[in-house]
Amino acid sequence: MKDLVSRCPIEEVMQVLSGRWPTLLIYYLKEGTKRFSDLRRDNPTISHKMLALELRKLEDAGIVQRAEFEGYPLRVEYDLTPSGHALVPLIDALGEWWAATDSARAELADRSEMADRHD
Amino acid sequence: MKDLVSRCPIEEVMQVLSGRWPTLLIYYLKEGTKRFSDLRRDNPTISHKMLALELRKLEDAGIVQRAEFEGYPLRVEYDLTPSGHALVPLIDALGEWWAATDSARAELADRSEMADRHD
DNA sequence: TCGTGGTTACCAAAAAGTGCGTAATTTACT
DNA sequence: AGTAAATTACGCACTTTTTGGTAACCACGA
Repeated sequence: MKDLVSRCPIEEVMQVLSGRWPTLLIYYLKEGTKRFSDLRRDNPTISHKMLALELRKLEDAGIVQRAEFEGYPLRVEYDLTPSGHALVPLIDALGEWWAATDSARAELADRSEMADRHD
Repeated sequence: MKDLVSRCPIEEVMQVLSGRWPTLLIYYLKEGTKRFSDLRRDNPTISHKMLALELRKLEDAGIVQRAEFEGYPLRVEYDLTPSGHALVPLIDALGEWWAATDSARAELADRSEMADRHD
């Protein structure tokens, strides 16, 4: 982790959760133990490199646990930590908030469409 | 808004809230009506371009309201919408979660320091 | 030779910073 | 009186920085 030093805890969480992947990965991991290749199958559009990077980030943030097993080919399993599990409902709440405010956004869009029209 | 078309509401919220500024701006706007220059003073490190861009994004997302007043120099006021206000406690919860999991991260850091040490 | 979980180097694309221009009115200076 | 400068909230073009993708390499065993 680089410099996760900011005064505000919110800045710090957002530093971890920002981007396409963190919440998605948390979502797939919520289903249970996953391996690297499982997660790639779950989300085919993430690159090999990004998956490794994002998993590290989540691990450093204490959201994901990594378990390495001896043997070849090497087997590695990923799981949410207890903190990670506690985070899930909070992310859910954001999703629900977004869904609930859908109608408000629809109105906004309608208004701007009307404003755009000049025939 | 470009293509905020994804199957999952969580992906969509994160698209709006990702990055340094959205949550910060929401935080300052929570204090009440702010003007462009107020927000720049609140957060001196944001560039005027980014501030304008981010405010638009939040406006399109229905989180922020923009009110333009005639006259020169032009005056513009920004406020949270009702949806925006509803979002605040959810963001707070993330911050609290992060603060609460601080000790867990501290332990992780300790362990990795021990692992790094090879004297 | 393939599969596993990475890391690294290289490159293209996207994000973000800088500085200039703009509007009409007030204030400040000469 | 006449002129210059400042004010506010941006938009635009240009440059720099940061991200993210691709592909190659590694280890070993079946």
